[in-house]
Amino acid sequence: MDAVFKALADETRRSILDRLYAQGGQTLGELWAPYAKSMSRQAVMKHLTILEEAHLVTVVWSGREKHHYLNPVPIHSIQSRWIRKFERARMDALSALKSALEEPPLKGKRNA
Amino acid sequence: MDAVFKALADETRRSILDRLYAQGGQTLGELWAPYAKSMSRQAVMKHLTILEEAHLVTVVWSGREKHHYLNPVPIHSIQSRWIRKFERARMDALSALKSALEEPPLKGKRNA
DNA sequence: TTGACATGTAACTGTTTAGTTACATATAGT
DNA sequence: ACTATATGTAACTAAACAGTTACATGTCAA
Repeated sequence: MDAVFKALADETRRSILDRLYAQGGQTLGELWAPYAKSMSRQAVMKHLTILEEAHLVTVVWSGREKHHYLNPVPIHSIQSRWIRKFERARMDALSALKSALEEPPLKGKRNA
Repeated sequence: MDAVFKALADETRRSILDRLYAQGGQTLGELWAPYAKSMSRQAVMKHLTILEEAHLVTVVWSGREKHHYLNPVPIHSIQSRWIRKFERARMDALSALKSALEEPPLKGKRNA
C-alpha cells in the first residue's frame, strides 16, 4: 500500500494515470510526447517503472512496443481500505454540526 | 491537492492520522509517545507541521498545550475529485468481464 | 544485413526529505 | 522568582528522489 501512496505523490505520475484513463494501450513514446519539451524519455520511463511496481499500470508487449494500461485495483483498495474510514469521521462532523444547528443549547437564543 | 498526496505518502504520517481518528485532541507529547522509542519529538513535530500545511490536521491551543484534530475534508476531496473517476474505470473493467462471461464469442465454446 | 526505431541500463547530479542534536521560548505550579 | 513542562527553531546529515547524459539492446523493414 505504501508503494501506491508513494507513486501517487508525484504530479507527473498522476497525470500519466489520467492519460492512461483517457486512453489505454499507449506506448512509452506516446506517453512521453506530452512531456517531451519538459523532460527526457528516460525520466518518463522511470515514472512508468514506479507505477508498474505499485501495480497501478500493467504492461503488454507487442514486438518492440510496450503498451501500458491503467489498473484501477490499487486505487480501489485505497478507497475501500483507507479513505472509507475517514469518510465516517466526516459524517460524524457533519451530523454534529447538523444537530448543533437543529437543537440549540438549553436557554440559548436561537440564531443569536 | 499535491500537498495532501505528498503528506499521505509517508507511513508515519498516515498512522498519526489513524491515531487522531481514534482519538481527537491529542497533544504533541501524546502523539509522540507511541514513537518515542523510534524517533525524536522534533521528528513527530515536523510530521505534524506537514499535516497541518496540507490541512489534514487542525490545531487548538490551550495554554502551553497544542491539541490536534483530524480534518477529513482534504481526504474527502481526494475521494470525490480524484478517486471517483478511477472507480469508473474499474466498473468498466468489471462490466466488460461480466459481458464477456455472459455472452461468449460467436461459435465459441462455452467454458471451453 | 544494415539502418532506423522503440525501449532499457547505468552512472552521475542537484534537490528534497526524514531524521538528528542543541538550544530557545513560553506557560504552569509552588 | 524558580523550576519543570510543553512546544518551537535552527543547523546539520544521510538517504531517497527526480532528473540528466551516454551508451546498450532488441525488433522491424528494406
